[in-house]
Amino acid sequence: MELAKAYDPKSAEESHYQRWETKGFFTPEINEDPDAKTYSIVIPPPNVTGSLHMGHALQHTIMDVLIRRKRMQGYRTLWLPGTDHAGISVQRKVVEQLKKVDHKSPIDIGREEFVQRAWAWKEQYGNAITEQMRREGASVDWLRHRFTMDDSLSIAVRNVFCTLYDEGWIYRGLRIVNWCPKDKTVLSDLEVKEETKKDGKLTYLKYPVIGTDRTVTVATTRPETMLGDTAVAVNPSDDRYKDLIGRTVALPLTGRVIPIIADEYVDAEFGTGAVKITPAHDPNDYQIGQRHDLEQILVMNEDATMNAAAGPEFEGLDRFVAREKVVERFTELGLLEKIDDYEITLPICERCKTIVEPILSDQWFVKMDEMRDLALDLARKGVPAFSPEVPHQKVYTAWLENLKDWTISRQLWWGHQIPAWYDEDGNVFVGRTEAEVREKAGGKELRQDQDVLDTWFSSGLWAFSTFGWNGDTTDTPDLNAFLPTDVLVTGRDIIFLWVSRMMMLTKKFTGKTAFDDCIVTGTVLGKDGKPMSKSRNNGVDPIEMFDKFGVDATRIYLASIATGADIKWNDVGVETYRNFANKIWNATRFCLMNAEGAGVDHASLIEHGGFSLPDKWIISRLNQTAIDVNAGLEKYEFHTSVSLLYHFFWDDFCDWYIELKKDEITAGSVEATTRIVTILEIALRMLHPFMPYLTEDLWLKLPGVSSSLLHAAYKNSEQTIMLTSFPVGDLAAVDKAAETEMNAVIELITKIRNIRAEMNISTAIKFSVHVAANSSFQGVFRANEAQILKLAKAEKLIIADTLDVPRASAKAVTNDASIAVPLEGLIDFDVERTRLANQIVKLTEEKDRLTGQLSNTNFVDRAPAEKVAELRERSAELEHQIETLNVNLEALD
RNA sequence: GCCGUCUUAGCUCAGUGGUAGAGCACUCGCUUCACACGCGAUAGGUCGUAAGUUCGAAUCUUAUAGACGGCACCA
Repeated sequence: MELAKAYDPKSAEESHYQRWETKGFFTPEINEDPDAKTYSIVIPPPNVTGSLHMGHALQHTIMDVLIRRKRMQGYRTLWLPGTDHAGISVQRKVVEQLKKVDHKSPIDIGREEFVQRAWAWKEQYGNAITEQMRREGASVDWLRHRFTMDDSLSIAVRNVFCTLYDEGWIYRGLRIVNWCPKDKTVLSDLEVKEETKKDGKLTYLKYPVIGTDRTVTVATTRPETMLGDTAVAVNPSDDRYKDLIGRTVALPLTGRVIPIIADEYVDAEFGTGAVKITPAHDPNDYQIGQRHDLEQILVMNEDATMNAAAGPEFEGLDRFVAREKVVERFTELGLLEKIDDYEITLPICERCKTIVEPILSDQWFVKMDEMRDLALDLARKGVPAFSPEVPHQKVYTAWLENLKDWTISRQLWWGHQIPAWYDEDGNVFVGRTEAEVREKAGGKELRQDQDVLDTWFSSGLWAFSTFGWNGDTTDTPDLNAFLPTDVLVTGRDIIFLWVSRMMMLTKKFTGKTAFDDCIVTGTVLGKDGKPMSKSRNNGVDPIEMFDKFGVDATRIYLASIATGADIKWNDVGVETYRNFANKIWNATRFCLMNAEGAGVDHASLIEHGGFSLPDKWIISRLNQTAIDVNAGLEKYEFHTSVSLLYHFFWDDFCDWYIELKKDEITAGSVEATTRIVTILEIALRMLHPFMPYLTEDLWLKLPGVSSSLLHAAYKNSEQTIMLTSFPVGDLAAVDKAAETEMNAVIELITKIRNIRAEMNISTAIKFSVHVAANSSFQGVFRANEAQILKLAKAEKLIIADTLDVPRASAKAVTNDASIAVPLEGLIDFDVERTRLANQIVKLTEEKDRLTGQLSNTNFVDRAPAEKVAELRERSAELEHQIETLNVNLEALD
């Protein structure tokens, strides 16, 4: 069989995925072993509004590597895919579409039609990301695809809500919440980010104190909120204001009279020491208001314009316009003391960047006391175990310890409508269905709560709702088989939003842990070192990378990033692995060009006494690599495994083994070719989780692949590398002696090549090489004479106890041998002197360091004896080499 | 304000107590019968700075500078 000269990723990508999927290779049911252990991962469901970005590609790669390896190890594996309904994001898309296409607003068409349109939008656009996942090669079980608003998952949401309500863990209440005036919904604390504004202002307003000629000055960054002030607070021990406590002020612009109160919250050192209190627009003021029984005056509408309570002069004005107007009016009244420049941090909406307004609002909350303890008890037992452990284990635990209640209602139409109904008197009835609630309400007229639940409420159930738990049904085969899931792979940004809530809710409703381990991936940054974003225009599209370098190259590059580390994107990294793919393609191509009569045969790797040194060495390297690759993956250190595979394939297999065996193979040795394709077959399996397309493509082309190569759990399946067993590596097959001997050969060849390069001798000129070594290495070199001559491009190898060469020779030393190449007429003595002198300098530096260390009695006394012996041996070796080089140098004169 | 992470070759990154590594770029040489997405050979770093612990520190401790992140506060 003759392969194309270069690997074409696209043709491999196009031919294999569909076959894998239609043959059912991704489903756990493919496993025929009734006693197989299970291994499961649920995907962090991407938003239906999303398209694939590098973060997904990274996480999906990690998950696929884990799943593919476990599948090859005979586990009954499930990687469950799905999507998230993404409340606000979809709502916004549909609103935009409605405006653009129909010039209508949601109110125009009403809730029912709006929701219908949202579903239509989801059907039309919501599958973009799943198609992209197929391209990625993700071995997810599409038959178990879930959407957070599927029927069963929605029933789960209602049941969880009702149970938590019945148990008093969910409550409705009037609180200061984060309000986004653009999205017109409340946000949880986690959805509010902050933005530092350097040109902020601190405005000092004077309020006249009634019954005196004094004023009290308060400072504020939001002057418009003074329209809702219901008190001025000072610290009770502040001498400046002691006599004012209990008096009242005439609140300008409102005609209202408000008290001056004393509260420990006020810091006398800050600002003027007097604070305006607006209980309806500030969380701290709200607290003070509660303590002093103050009126709460809401002065804004839901779009952050001022409402009637702000007074006719301000009603209808945007908050920022009102702010200017308040300042203007205070100036006119002579009550503006000053405006200072002040750096402030503003709360902004995570999605739309609008400045969030803290306002008093009636919302639904989850009480976090018991919920937190569920997660905290696990966290203290190290569940989930984060990778990397630092800093996540600590940060996660600390966050749980300081948890506040979770605002779960959202003023949206797209999502899970809250299963609560109100009668005309405002009494609340919570129930799983309207019928159930009607019964409770005794036939009163009811209206369902118009709000929906935070998207994270339903994603919090993802670890078990996806396996069929919905509250009505609480026992399913999948639930028993796959929960707890083995590992969750996700980004830092949703550890609190999602990871913590899955831990809590899964424990609460199933009694099980959601997952044992949690791999936290780093951030893939743009080429400018900043997070990728549309506004920065520094994004890199994974699909473009797939087209340019191939899916496999992109995957293994992503897997080569240290777990949890951020990385600046660079195409060169992917290109490196594109080249790697091509290298493997061509190595296979070479084997297949000479495969007449040969085929994969695992018996060919069992030593019967006929192995040459390169054979013993490559088998040793193969097994050691397998052991180390597995160890790396067990520790979730994907990058070390990638590096091991890269160097095994490129250095050991291609640069040395193929070159050493080339003569035998091209001469048509069936034995040699059988052995090399067998080694290749095993190595491809190790690589398969990282580079599924390339390895499948090549594996299927290898001669002699048969069902006997499939893992026992899949023995009735069709041929595919993805159902063979993942190599474990055999410590008994690791041959230290062979590695030492092979290293001596490699070093010898390298030194001879070095002489040729540095003496600038054309490869057309074949020279003789004299080698002096001890008898054991003499044997090694003799046994591999043909290979040494070929790779060093020499024509004769003279091996002896000592070197006996003319003065016009270039010389070198290795750990195990002295080398001389007679170069009569070709040698430049100055160059040779420099060469030798440089080598002497280098070795002497090392020797001096060791001598220093070994003459330090503290070191000799305290360091492990083994270490000291090692250094002594090395020192003697160096001394010998330096001596030889010096003799060689002197001989030149 | 509190907590944390990072700083290693020109670039992008590995490396957690025992002689500094990779890929790319650079230099030199190869149309060598798998691969120029290649082959061979070099060169390149006092591991941000300073002090400390240790026989020994890129690695542990402390301080400090810079970059970044999280949390809190924000009258």
